[in-house]
Amino acid sequence: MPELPEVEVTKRSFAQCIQGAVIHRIVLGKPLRRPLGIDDEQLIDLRVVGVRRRGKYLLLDLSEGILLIHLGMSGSVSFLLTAYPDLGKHDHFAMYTSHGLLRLNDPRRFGAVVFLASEQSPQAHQLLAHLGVEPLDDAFTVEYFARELAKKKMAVKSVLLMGRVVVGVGNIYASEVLFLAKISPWQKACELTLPRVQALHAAIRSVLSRAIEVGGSTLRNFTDAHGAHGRFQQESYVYGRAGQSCRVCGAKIQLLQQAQRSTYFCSICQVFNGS
DNA sequence: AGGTTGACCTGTCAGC
DNA sequence: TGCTGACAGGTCAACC
Repeated sequence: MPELPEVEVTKRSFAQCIQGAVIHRIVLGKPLRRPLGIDDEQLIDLRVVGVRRRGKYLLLDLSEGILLIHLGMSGSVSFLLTAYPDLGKHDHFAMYTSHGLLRLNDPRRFGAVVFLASEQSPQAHQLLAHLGVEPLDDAFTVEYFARELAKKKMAVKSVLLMGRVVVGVGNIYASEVLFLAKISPWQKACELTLPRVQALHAAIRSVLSRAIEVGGSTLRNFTDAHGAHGRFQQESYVYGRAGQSCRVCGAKIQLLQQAQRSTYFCSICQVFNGS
């Protein structure tokens, strides 16, 4: 679930609460797919000086180093003021601080919590260096987007999911933005005309902004750090609506596998380099 | 080198 | 009710 909007919503929901907090204790649950990369004792007494987001990563700036959190497929972060609540079966990382408890709940354990000595460390380089531009930053221009798409022979949906051109668009929002831009998911990226690139650029910005505004998408269990659900899925045009009527033309929304991922689309509204 | 595939885990749900 | 199999939002190493 967690794509850019969910990670951004999560960040906003606890960034203020944890600002300035001193780490008192770390409790690790089952191992996640990546090691923490530091003895957890070494985090104690470090201070959280800020929270940022890069793509789908949450970055906690510490007085020394950075704690990177990824929510994987099923992760959510919660921040509790309660002193010592019981940890659940799927709480695999818990950080008790002077301001409250930050914990990562992740049933499928595709998530990660990794300590980075700095943004220049080899580990940081491996995880962050290849990421594309932030879709809501000024650097994400139509010119840049058109130039990068022209280099890719893959289906445009795969390019979006790759995150090397633009970050943060996952499977839900890829389907949504392609619908809004009236582009077939199977259209080769390099063959998109400039008007289609412009439409896609605009769709990415508007869909992600809107999703952040309404608290992200809650398909199964996503909540922000205080347990609030997202509402974007209620507004979705195609994702999760296979067999239902297209909100624009009334045709049935299709569901097909593309590169082993579900792709929802309207075969009437979404065309190959249409006008 | 660019592009594709399978693996990583567990929960949920449909079908029998 | 209980079992089995298919499927799920993301990455990334290994392979064509």
